[in-house]
Parts: sequence; C-alpha cells; structure tokens
Amino acid sequence: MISKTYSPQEIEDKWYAYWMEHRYFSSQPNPDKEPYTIVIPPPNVTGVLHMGHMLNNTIQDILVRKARMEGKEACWVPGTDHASIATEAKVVAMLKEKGINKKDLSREEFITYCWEWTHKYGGIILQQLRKLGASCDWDRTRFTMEPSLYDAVIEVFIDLYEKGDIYRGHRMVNWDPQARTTLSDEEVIAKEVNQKLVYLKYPLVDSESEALTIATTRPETIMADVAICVNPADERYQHLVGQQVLIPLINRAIPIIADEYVEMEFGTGCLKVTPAHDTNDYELGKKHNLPIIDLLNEDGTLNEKAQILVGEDRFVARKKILKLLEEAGNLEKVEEYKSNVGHSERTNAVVEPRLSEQWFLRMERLGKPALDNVLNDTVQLIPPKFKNTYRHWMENIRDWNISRQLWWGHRIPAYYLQDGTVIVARSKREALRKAQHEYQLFALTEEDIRQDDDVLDTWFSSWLWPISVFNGIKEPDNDDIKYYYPTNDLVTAPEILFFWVMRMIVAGYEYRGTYPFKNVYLTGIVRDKLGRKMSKSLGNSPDPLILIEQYGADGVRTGMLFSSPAGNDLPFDEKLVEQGRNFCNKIWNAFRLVKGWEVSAQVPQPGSSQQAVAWFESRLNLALTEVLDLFTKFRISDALNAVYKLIWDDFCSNYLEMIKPGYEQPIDPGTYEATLDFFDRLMRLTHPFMPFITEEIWQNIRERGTSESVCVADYPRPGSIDSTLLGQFEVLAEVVSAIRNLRNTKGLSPKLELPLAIKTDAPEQYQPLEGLLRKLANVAALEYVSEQVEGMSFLVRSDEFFINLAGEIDVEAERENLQKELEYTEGFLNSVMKKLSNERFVQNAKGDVVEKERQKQADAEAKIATIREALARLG
RNA sequence: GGGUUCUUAGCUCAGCUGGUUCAGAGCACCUGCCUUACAAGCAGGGGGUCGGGGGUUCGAAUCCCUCAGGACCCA
Repeated sequence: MISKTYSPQEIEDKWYAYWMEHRYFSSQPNPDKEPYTIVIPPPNVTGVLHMGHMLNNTIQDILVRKARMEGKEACWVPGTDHASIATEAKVVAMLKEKGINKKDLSREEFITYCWEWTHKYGGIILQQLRKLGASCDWDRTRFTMEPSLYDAVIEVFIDLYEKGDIYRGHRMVNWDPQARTTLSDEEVIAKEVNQKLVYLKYPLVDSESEALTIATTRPETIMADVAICVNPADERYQHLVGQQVLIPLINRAIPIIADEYVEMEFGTGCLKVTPAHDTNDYELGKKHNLPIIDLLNEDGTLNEKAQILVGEDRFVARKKILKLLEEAGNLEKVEEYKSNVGHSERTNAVVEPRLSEQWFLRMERLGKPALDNVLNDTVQLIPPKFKNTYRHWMENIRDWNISRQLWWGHRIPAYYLQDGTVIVARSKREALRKAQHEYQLFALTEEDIRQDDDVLDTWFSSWLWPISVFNGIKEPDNDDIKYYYPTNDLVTAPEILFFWVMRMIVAGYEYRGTYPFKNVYLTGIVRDKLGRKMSKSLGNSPDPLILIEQYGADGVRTGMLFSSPAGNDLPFDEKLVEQGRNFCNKIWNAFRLVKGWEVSAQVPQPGSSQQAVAWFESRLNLALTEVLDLFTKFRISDALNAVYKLIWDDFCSNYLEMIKPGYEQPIDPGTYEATLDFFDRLMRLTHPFMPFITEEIWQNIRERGTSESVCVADYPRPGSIDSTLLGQFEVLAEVVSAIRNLRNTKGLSPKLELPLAIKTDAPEQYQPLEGLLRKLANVAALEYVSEQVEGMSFLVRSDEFFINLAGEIDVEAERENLQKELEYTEGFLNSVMKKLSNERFVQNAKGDVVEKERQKQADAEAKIATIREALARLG
C-alpha cells in the first residue's frame, strides 16, 4: 500500500544518488547537439545557503533541466568565489579566537589558514545545492582561486597593463579601517545616521577678537584643515577672503579662500577644507593648490600629524575634541543633523575617504561594447526595466579601483625595483629578466625586487567567470570554450548587476569578442513579511535546509517560485512553501488513485471516458503551448502556475473524476493506458520545477529500464487542440457547477440523484456529454424539453435547466435570482448597444471587434428572452 | 536635489502594443462536507468605483499630464 501522504525525505536522496550515478548532469561538447550553458553565480566559499540562493538556483535548475529534456547539451557549471574581504574577515576572526593576531603571521602562514578554512567550509554550500536538487555538472566545479583560474586573472592583468588600460595612481579611495583595505564604491552602503553638526569658531589672525564660524560633523579632523572656503558671492565674507584664521587648539594659520563649490545656505556658509579626509575637499584642494595633511592611521586612529589626541580612535577623538573645544571657548553650538554616511558592506565600519596608492582599470574604452550591446538588446536584461539604470551607470562610469590591501586573493603581479620602477610580470623570475633586459640592470638579483603586497578586487576574478571556468583565457581555442561560450542565461540578483554582470559583459567583449550570456534573468530579493531583506544579522531568514526537511525540496522550490516574477521582490511566507508541499501531496494522491485501479479487459470503454480522454488531450496541449510560451518570456512563475492549475484543476478535479470507475470497479484498458500516458507527460512537463517527486512517480508509472530517468526523457511537445471540444467542456463545467451550487444552497446531499430537464434549441450540444453530466453532477434522469417544466431552474448561457424535486422550489428566491440576472444582462446589453449605436465606434473600431459586439448582442438578447419566459412561468 | 520604478480584493501579485461578461489568480476568509486518492482534502460563496484629480479617445486598469504615497539607484 502506498503511503497516504508524500514523504519527500525518503526519496530525495535516493534519486539524487541515482542521477549522479548515471551522470545525467555531466556534459561534454557534442557537435550533434545544441549547447545550453549556465554558469552559476559563484557563492562565497564562506557562505551557507540562504533564501536568495534557493530562489536563484531553483530558477537556474528549472532552465537547465528543461533544456536537457529538450535534447540540448545542457551544462550548468557550479563553483565558488574566494571573496577576499569576507573570507579574510572570517579567518581573522577565527584566528583571533585562537589567540592569533594576523599581524604576527607571515603572508604565507596566513594564506595557509585561508586555504584550510576554504577546504573546511568551501564545499558546504555546494553540498546544500544538491539537497535542493540542483543539476549542476559537479565534475566542472570551479573555484576562483584554483590554479587555472588564478593564472587567468594574472594573464588578464598583464594584458590590460600592457595595453595601457591599467595604471597606478594616487587617489582618494574608500577605506575600511576595520578590514584595513580599500573598498569599491559598490561595497560602500550609504546609511542615514544621526550626527552632530558642530559650529566652531576660528579666530582671525589679524584681529583676534573676530572669528569665522564653520559647521562640521567631523571636528576631529580640524587639525588637518588647510583652508576655510566661502562662496565668492557671499557678501558676509567677501571682505575676509585672502586673510587667515587660526585652527582652534593647535593655532595653525590657514587661508580663507573663495570657491563657488561652497553652498551659502548650508551651515554658516564657511567650509573647512580638509583634502585628506573628504573627497570633495580633495578636489577643492587640488584646484587651489593646497597642501594635504593626513592625520589618520590605517586603523582609523589619529597619527602624530594631528598633534593632539594622537593614538585615539577617530570616534573617541570626535567626542574628546568637543570637550577641548568647549573648554577653549571655540565651540559655538551643536545641532542634531541627519546625513548619509558610507558603511562597509562587509564589516559595517564607517568608511573613511583616504588617499592612497592604488591600481586602476580605465573603463571608458572597455565599457563601450558593454553599454551598446545591452542597449541594443544583444544582451537582454529580464525584466527590461533595468536597462535604464544600467545605461545611467555606464554613462557615468569611473575607473575601477582593482587593488585591495588584503592577502587572500590574486596577488597583483607588479614588482618594484628599489628605485620604485614598476615591472609587471608573471613571476619574480620573469620580472627580474625584464628588469635586466629593459633597464640593462644585469647585476640585479631576485632579492632586489619586491612584489606588490596587494591583491586584486574579487570582482576582478569573477568578471572572467564565464570564460575562465572553460579555461578560455589561457587556451582561447580549447573545445570547451568554443562549444559552451557564449553561455545562454545568467540568473542573478539585481544588486550585483553593476558589480558583476556589467563587468562580465566587459570582459566577454574584450577577451572573446562577444557577450558572455544572451539573457540576464534578474531575480527579486527575498524579503520577510515586514519587507525587510532576509539576512543573517537580522535573523529573519528561515534555514533553507530545515525548510527542505519539513516540506521537501520540491515543495520549497515551488513555494519560492509561486510568487516571484522576474525582478520583483519576493515577500517570503512559509505559507507558500506549504502550498508547494500540498501540491506534491496532491500529485502523490492522484498517482495513488491511478495505481490502485484494477484493469479489466472485459470492461468496455464508456463513452464518457472516451470524451474525457479526448478533452484532456486538448486541454493538455493547450497548457503545453502556454507553458512553452511563458518559458520563452522567462515567466517562470507563471509557467509553474499554469502547470499547477493543469494538474490540480483539470487533471485531478476534472479528468480523474470523469474517468474514475465506481468503488471497487475495474477500469477499462483504453482509459487506463491513456491516463498513464497523461501522467507520464504531466510528470515530464513538471519535472524541471519538481525534480524529485516527478522522478519517483515517473519511474513507477510504467516499467523503466535501468538507466532511464525523467531527467533525460523528452520534454512534452504540444499536439493538436480541439477548441470546439474545449468549448463544450466549458459549458459542461458550468452546468455541473450550477447543479452543485443548487445542492449546496438547498442542502441536498451529493449522493441524492437528481432528475434534470434541459430546455434548449440545440440538444446535440449536450447529448455527447450526457454520460459525464450524470457522473459529475449525479444526475439520474435526463430529458430535453421545448417548454418549461416544473422544478428549480437555472440558466447556463441561454439555455434553461430544471430539476424537478417536489417541495424544493422556493418561488420567491428563484424569482429574485432571475430578476438579478435579468438586470445584469440588460445592463450588459445596454452597454453593448451603446457601442453599436455609436457611429464612430462602428466606423473606427476594427471589424472583428464590431463583430464580437454584435455576437454579444445576440447572446444577450437570447438570454433575456429565456429569463423573461422563466419569470412569466413563476407568475 | 537628479534618475528609475511602483500604487489593482484582507495579503502577494497577473493583466502585452487601449476593444470578448475585463476587473483576474493564489493565499486568507465564510458556508457545507471525515463522499471509498488526497482534511496537506472536496463542493460552493462573498470581496476591488484598478492611489486621487484632470485629459486624449467612439471606448482607459491600460496612453498623456498632475498631485499624494512607497521602493531603488545616484549626488
């Protein structure tokens, strides 16, 4: 006996192992097949599966499984990303717990710890993906730090350097004092923070009784001030320009300058200029040739240039200096002030603008094809609303700071001679050779040259991902890259559209001369019920593995998908997953029903079953057509919904009820076989969405060979659709529904057989469906009449139906119903007539639209006539 | 402040280039059912002047303007 409820845990591991054993997911270039390729957005090695991954990878799996079943050479490449900052932060924290300080380790020792960490935790997320059913080609698993991908990054750096696209520069960058590294603009998250706007008096050098008041949120940086700037149009201060003021506490004289940059309305209209600690001030300083005083250490503490509060953390110093200023009489007032402050995405530390020596990649030339080919839809963003944002970014693109002051990552292949000369080379040995040749320094040894300490931004490796996973940088003509590249679809989150997707497109055009993927499907962000993004720190995310345990992988997959159109956020609700589980159970029980039937060759096929089979064939083909169309539009959620309704409503509620034999009665072989065939097709159709349960059932529908699997069965293709038949069944459904409604309102048991009379001009419309009508509505006697008869009545389209049950007729209620229906239909007819009597409508509207209106008119008139007759009969 | 985008049933969302009874789906809710596959179920039902206002049109949830509110990106 098959269990009454579907138990996913028992079968999921079994089938995943079966799939792996038969290597259904592994792919080799096959010239006879069309390739279908997806590269996974590589999750961090340090990460664990979260709800975003679940959604994202479910969608990828659906696409790749469908392609595989369609006979394409499907290849889904999995892998992980080394995630410099995130991983290094975790390793540093881990070492700290052990009492080890990163500073006390050599680079090599530290990196050894990183690898240990990677080996220990790096595979977790990939294991978790298996639980979800992900059909990745695991043999192709890649890691951005493995030798071949590492080398690809180095090659690309060298190549771009030699082309002149990479340069070293002194720039204002975003500094994370906690991680002690540079961040890209995208890694800085602006957050609104309550600050104090402090008003400080700077006495004039020439007249000590007079003072200028400036407003600042960063009083601890006044020691790095190099000027006070006012707007030249500001009449309050014009006479002071050119004079000098003294910085409070340290009494250094600085000039008062004028620049239009200063907003007169903000604060007092006087701006303290601190080029080392503010990006705008830096530009202003350059323009006015001002010196730069940097008073912060790497870790955010004040250095000796501050003269006071040396060694204090910037935030401590901010508090302390206020007191000092107050005591010195320089503090005028303090206001509450809200403003956006940049925070590190990884460490949440307040980001410090900082001047430093960094490596940059020029983006102007490289970005051009990446912009053009998205705008002209060579690369399609789904949904397309992201195109505008994308264009806005690309048209304002700035050079990319690619160096990070970390150890875990691809070390910049730049070497310095003692005089600071830079040589970019693959190794120290090559650098030495180059130095000897290019500079005629034959006495030079490896000891005389030093490699750059910094590593490259993580995105500088992941931007090569679609190429480097196929080794396409180092061996641009190898079979894999030629076959699988460009890939087909990329599924990722909109938050990294600029970070990552754009850069992959750039690299694709630069290194393969074409796009890396044809379609970019942007998923939404998974949020909790309160609309907050799910995150570990908020603790508002359910553990996906526990969800899978509770609801089954298929249930979770469908649950995630039920409400997630492309690009729209998904407000997650466990109810959705429950619905997914219930769907599994529904399918399971349908299967139980069918498998429980006894088949007897002695039983002839009832006409009703024959009808039902013909109908469902058309219905299935119609749904297939819809689903395939939805797939081409990447409307995956809608495709799933279409499948859901097809199975639940059409197959289970309608078809199975139509063909179901009586209790403990056998079924005829024709209907049985047709039903198994439907089930087979339904399972194949559903497989990409729900891989496990469909495999379990598909394997049990019929005897299967030892290496067969629904994974590699053909995806169903739509056949012919009999729309006349579909129309007839719609009428049937309406009649059945009306009779059931009648039972409900009259409190009649479904077991009570009812006599039915149909008053119609076209009995032939109903005759073929009589068997089904009897079965579905439990109708006993059925007759056609041309005049009204006694009984409760209802209308379907313009035919009238009577159920003659003595004593059950409520004349008043029926009259009321008819009256309502009459009013509605008359109103409807009225609106139709309004259109038709409008000359301009008849002239301007398309012919078929007008024709439809005329049809509506005829239908409504017929119906009104029927209602009137019925009312007349009731008196 | 600039840009993008959204507002449809209690909730989450579909409604493509304006034209079928177009106002939909799922969930939630209400009523009745332990009917022999499934109570994780079955049958039925109520619920929205499509954010407000204005305009274009024979016709607007759909196009345009405007106001209100939200989201995101950038400064």
